[in-house]
Amino acid sequence: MPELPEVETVRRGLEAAMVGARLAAVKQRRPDLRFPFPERFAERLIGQRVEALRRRAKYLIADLDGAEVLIMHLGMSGSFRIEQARGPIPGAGVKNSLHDHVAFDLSTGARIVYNDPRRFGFMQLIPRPEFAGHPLFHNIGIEPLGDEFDGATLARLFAGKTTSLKAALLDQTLIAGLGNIYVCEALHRAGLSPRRAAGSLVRKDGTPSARATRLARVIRAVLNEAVAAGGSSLRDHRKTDGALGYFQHSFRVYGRDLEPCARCGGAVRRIAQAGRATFYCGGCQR
DNA sequence: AGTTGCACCTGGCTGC
DNA sequence: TGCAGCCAGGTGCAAC
Repeated sequence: MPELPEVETVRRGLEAAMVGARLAAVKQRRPDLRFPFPERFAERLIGQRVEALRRRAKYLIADLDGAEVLIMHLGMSGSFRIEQARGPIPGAGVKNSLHDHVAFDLSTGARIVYNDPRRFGFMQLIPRPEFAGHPLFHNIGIEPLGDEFDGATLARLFAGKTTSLKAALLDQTLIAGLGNIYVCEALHRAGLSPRRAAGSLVRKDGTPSARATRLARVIRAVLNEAVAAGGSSLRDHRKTDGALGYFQHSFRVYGRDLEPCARCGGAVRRIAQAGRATFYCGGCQR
């Protein structure tokens, strides 16, 4: 489900509820999600105060006042909802909560519930000093909404690459946080074919072409617009208050195969790249 | 080294 | 109505 805008939307919702609060009760209702939970997961969390909630790539990172950080990844179908705690956290097998896997009761009386039908998400506890060098993070690429992301950076990252633009933009070790939707949308806005070689955006002397500069600009724009819209809700993504994001209404190519391109009137096509669907307009994306 | 394919899961949709 | 088949926003690893 969640690419950068969806994770950022969730982060903002959780931040408002969690930062400054203590974890009064934690329930973990199964031994694993994508990976096993850390040893003594609940025990290590109870009593901790949440000092900050950050996002890096598609990861949520809760800074705790102890020595650890809580890492949370939503996988494909994870979501958080915030409700008022009424009574103890239900155990497993309770009706209507089959995929509620973790719940945190806060000192404020709020309850944060993690739901994830496909269980591709995971949670991890990492000592705070080691967190940046942890295998999950040490190889993660640049933040596309960060100050240093521009055409020159894109050129540096893509120089010499013969792989497709689509694959290069999805590569989390280069740029962190883009997924299938926003790559398709950004390439359409930039008028660039997803099949073009990534290195073709770089001049011989290593400086960015006008295309690289434009692509960096539209990536930033599409992500900012999506964050402002609360992300894209196709099926699973919800804001923490249960509301839907609405950026899906702004898609220009994603999921629109056989429809006319709004820019040039050409037909939007769907192809497969590296086993994943790519949507683009063959008329105006070159 | 760089790519591709597959695996991990469940649920929703399509078509027979 | 049922069921098989296919597809899905992510990522890590094995295999070419």
